[in-house]
Amino acid sequence: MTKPSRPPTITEVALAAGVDRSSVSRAFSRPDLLRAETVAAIRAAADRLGYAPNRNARALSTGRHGNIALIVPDIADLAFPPLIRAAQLEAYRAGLCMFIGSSEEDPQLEERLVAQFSGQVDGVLLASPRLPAEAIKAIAAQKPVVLINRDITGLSRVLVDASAALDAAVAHLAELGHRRIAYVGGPPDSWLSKTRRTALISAATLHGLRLDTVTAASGSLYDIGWTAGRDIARSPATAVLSFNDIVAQGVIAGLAANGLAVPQAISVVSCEEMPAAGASQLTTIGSRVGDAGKLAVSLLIDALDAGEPAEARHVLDAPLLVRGSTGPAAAR
Amino acid sequence: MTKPSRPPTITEVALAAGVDRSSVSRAFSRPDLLRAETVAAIRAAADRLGYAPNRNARALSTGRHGNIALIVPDIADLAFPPLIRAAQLEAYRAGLCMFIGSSEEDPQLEERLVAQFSGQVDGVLLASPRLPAEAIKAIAAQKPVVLINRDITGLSRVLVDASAALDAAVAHLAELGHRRIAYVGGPPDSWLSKTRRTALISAATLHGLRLDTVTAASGSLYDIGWTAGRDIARSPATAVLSFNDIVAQGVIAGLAANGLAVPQAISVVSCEEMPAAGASQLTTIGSRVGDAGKLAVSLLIDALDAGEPAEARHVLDAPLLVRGSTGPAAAR
DNA sequence: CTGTTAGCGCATTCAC
DNA sequence: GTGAATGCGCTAACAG
Repeated sequence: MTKPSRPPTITEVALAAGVDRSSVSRAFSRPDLLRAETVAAIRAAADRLGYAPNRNARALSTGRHGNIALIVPDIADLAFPPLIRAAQLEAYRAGLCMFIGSSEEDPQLEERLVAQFSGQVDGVLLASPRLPAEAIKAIAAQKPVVLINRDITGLSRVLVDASAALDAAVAHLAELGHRRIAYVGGPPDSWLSKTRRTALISAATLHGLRLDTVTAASGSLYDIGWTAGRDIARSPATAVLSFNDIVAQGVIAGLAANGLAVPQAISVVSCEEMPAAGASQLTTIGSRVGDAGKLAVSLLIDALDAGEPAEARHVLDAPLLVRGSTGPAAAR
Repeated sequence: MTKPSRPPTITEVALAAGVDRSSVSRAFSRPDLLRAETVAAIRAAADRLGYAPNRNARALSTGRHGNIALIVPDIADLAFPPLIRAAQLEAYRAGLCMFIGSSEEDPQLEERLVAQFSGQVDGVLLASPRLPAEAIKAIAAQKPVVLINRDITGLSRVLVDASAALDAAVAHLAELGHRRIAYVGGPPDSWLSKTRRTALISAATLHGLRLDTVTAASGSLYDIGWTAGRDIARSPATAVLSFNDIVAQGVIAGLAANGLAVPQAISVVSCEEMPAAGASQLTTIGSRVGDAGKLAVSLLIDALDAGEPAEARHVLDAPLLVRGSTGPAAAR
């Protein structure tokens, strides 16, 4: 068993290759400044010794760390893992390492995480941040920040807009003959849920449908859905729009328990949060979280290259994905 | 708008407090070496200037980074976010920052991620690593490693053992009068799925039940479940054990589509992967991923403090959680 | 093109 | 107890 020997430094490589330390440095950071043969020789020596540049020392000298941070409100929320995954891949492509922080929906923790990371990252990605705008601007004044699903003027942000898709969903239901639909929201105080409801109301008005909002019981998302499903089964609604996939599963179960099959007796439209898991039978509104994550990272990288954080408001339109959970309105 | 002014350094604090730079350093790293008043004065000056020690410079000097890395095979897999969350919280408590890597199930990427991180972390957490044992041992020779759900002799590892719970599940079904049960596995080549099947076979034998393995169709986990559910509905089985929650949802839907309600007509036991999402009605085998993540971090921290990676094999027994999806065997 | 010099911010010997 | 000096590993002018 070899001892945990400290990794080789630039000095040892220089010695082995018979050049100066600075040449070794250049061979890795600016090889274009060296003769190709020199670079090759140095690289060979480095490989032989198992040398890799010490990112820390490099950061100390350049001020650039090659790291970024991504902070989400709750990593266990279904929406974020796909976002993180996509962001990760994009960061990896650029050779960046990514810190992840989960703020537990707590603004204070969020701020602490930023502080904890900030000494070792070049930029920060904030997904659905809970921090007040002022605090976020203060952070952005220190180093490049890209916001995801938070709209603050003056900052770089990427937003997923579901309003068009919600409108399309309502139109789709209207075409199928539905006249009365129900909306099952998520957690009572969810900004996202309220936003969707507002968009739905105008869409429903536009298409001449009646919209009932089913106020959520407490409990898990699944339970909220189940209870709502039961109530809806006893109502005149012939279609349901639900906050997310978990809620939708609950709704469907609640409907089934009361004798209503989807889509024969009643239609269900969900808001997708599990792209990979494959609640693949549901007509749903795509969330594009992956696209959002990827775009956010590339914007951050651009900002790092440019030196200046570029204000920009990128809007991603969510798509309506018509699948198997919607059908013609049934008589009730 | 203030310019993105570079954060204050130890030197400026020293100047402001009228002491030497080394005293400022000590005030933050070894305050016990200073007079209390001196520390207070320095701290005050530091606060006033908004000073915080530069973790990078500190790392360069001490060799300790205050960072750890956690690598998972696929962050979008339902099992990992709760694990990450728990690990995160534990790391945060110790003031550690956490890098996250998602290897996309690719051993090569996994190795690259480790290499990419290794210069700036004190230790590494590998969850269900896909790397060969030799490669992992090589990593562990460089710096402390803790394995999650991978059993390699000589290393520190935490394993969740579901065999007792699977046995309890079979016993539970036997008590309810079930005599013939079906197992719906996950992806065909899943090690986890095979392991569970093996454990189930012996449990079924022990309790005198007959076990049918439903070979999975291709497609998403949900679809696998749905197809299996349909097939099971036409079989004599009165209970189903499914690979995970997504599969279980599919199974239930597939059963329902063929006229079988859960738990009245048929019972379903799942293997939990969504602790938070609340497939809360399902009788399930808890995964304890959160506990595993938390424990793994604390083991890693111990190893860092001790200086030496401690070999240890920690086994967490998964619990059987009896909820609403199992009931007395119905006549078929 | 390549060697020389200095310094990034901090911890840590030594003296005092 | 506190100040002075040295080095962590690397990059970045500046020469040559």
